[in-house]
Amino acid sequence: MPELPEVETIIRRLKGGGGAPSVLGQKIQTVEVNWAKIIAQPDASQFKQALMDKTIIDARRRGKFMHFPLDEGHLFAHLRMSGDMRLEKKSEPVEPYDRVLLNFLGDQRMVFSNIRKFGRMWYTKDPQDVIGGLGPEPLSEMFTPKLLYVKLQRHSRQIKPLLLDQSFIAGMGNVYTDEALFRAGIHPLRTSDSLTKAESERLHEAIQTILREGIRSLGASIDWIYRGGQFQNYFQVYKREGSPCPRCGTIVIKTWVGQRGTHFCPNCQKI
DNA sequence: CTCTTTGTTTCTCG
DNA sequence: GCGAGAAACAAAGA
Repeated sequence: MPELPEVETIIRRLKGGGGAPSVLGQKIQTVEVNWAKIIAQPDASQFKQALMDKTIIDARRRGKFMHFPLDEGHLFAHLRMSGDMRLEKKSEPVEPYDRVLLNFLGDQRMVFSNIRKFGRMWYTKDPQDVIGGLGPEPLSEMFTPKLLYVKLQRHSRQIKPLLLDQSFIAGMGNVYTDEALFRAGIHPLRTSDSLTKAESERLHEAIQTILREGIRSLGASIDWIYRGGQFQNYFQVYKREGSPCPRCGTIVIKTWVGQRGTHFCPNCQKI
C-alpha cells in the first residue's frame, strides 16, 4: 500500500529540512530486532553485527524501496503493506508495531514500524542484490513517452498487471495504477501492445501526474496502513465503487484483475 | 472461523 | 519462452 509517493515522502522527512533532524551522518551504535523475519538478508544476528558502527551517508528511494548507502555497504527497507520509518529521540516510547530500531550515537534513533510484519530489511555490499531487477523510475528523465511506448509494445499483457510489475516500471501499486489508468482513459484489461501511440502518451502523462500529485499531497492515508498524507481526498476511482465518476457521472465499478481489486469507470475506460 | 487486504514469488497450464 | 491465472505467503482486523 505504501507506493512511490508514500515512500518518497518518508525519505524526504528522514533527510530533515527546516531544521528537523536528519539521518544523514548518523552513526549506528546498536540495533534491536523485535521480529526476526523482518530481516531478509543476511540473518538477524549478522544484520545487527554488520550495521554496528556504520554511518548513514545518504537516504534515497528506488521504486518502493528505501535505500541508505552506508560508509560500508547498503541498508535497504521495504514496507510492503503497511508501516513507516521514523526518526525520533531515543526517549520516545517504543510502539507495539516497532519491529527494528537503529540506535544512533547521540540522542536519535530510526524505527521501522510495520503492523503486518510483511516489511523487509536488507544489508548488502552490492545494491544490485536488492534493486537490480527493477524497471525504470517513472519520474526520472530516462522514462520518456517513447520508452514507455516501446516497452508496452514488447509485451502482450493486460495493462494493469504489467504496470504493477516492478521489473516493468518501479513504484506503481494498486492505488496509483487504478488512478493513472482512469486519468488516461484506458481500460485495465487492455492488452499492452494494443495501445496506440496517443494512448501510450496519455498513460505516460497520467502516471507522472498522478505520482507527482501523490507526492505533493504527502501520499495517501488509508486506514491504519499509512498515515500523514492527503491524497486519499483526491481519489477519482480507487475505493469509489458505487459512486459517480467525477468526469461523466457513470457509476464506478470494482472488479478483479490479476487477483487484485480494480476500480474503473466503464464509460471513460472502454475495452 | 472466514474473509479481505497488497506486494511479491512461485507454480502450472496452454 | 511467454502470459494468464492461481496459489502461496507474509499477519492482522473486522
